[in-house]
Amino acid sequence: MPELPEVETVCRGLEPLMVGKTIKNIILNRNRLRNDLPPMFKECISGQKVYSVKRRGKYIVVQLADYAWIMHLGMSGKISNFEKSQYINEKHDHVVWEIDEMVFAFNDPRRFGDMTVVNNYYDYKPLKIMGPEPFEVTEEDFFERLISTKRPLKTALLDQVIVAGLGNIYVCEALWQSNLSPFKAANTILEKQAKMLLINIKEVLAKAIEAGGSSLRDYKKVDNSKGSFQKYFQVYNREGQKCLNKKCSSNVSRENQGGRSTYFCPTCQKI
DNA sequence: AGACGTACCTGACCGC
DNA sequence: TGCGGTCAGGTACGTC
Repeated sequence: MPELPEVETVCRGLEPLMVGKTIKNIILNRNRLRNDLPPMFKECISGQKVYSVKRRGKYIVVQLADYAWIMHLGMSGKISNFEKSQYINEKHDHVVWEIDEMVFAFNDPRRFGDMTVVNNYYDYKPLKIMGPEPFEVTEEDFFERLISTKRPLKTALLDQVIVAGLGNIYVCEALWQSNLSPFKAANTILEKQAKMLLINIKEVLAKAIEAGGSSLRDYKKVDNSKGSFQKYFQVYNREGQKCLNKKCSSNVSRENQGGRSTYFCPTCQKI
């Protein structure tokens, strides 16, 4: 799922429901997702007051009084909120917690998600090595980061160490918007192209956040409603359909890149 | 350094 | 209806 806009939407949904409250109870229906949960996971979280719910890249960081509770939604994760009387345990509800009369369920069919608890969130390796947020990185830094690698632009942008939060959908969208080939070596990008690319990345992410993210299969918001940005895809999932650039008569192509589908217009996005 | 394959999982969909 | 193949918003390995 869940790229930056979806994770941001989840955090915004959780924040008003969790901040300032105390986690009453946490139930583990299994003791591992992608990785094992740490041994004292349950004890660390239950009874803790929530200070903040924030996003970093595609991670959700719940700051508790004594610990940081870190979650990743993987490919198919979602978090849903219920009134206690309405909650029915569903298949793949792996971790469930209660606050007042509310129940929150972390549901993840594929179990590519992750959850852990640490003393300090900034000591958690994936966050420690993560690149800057797209909304915070400067044009100069973004350009420097891109020209530091010979990998294709698509691969470089998916690398969370180069820049945080981008995934397959929004990279395809931003590259199309920028008339840049996903196969172009990142170190050959011009400064003005990098500048435009960053502007387009921020624009596509901002619009997606405004739409509550993209709901394809599993992803839903905390209130169980769907995001709507999938209606505005320009290239993603549009193989064989007309390129939406009005001056272009080509169709959208799909090619495999690093084991993932890359959607692009072969005419508008030449190397 | 980086390309590439593999692994972790379930479920939806398609063609036969 | 069933079966096998393919694909899916991600990340972390190992090997060459």
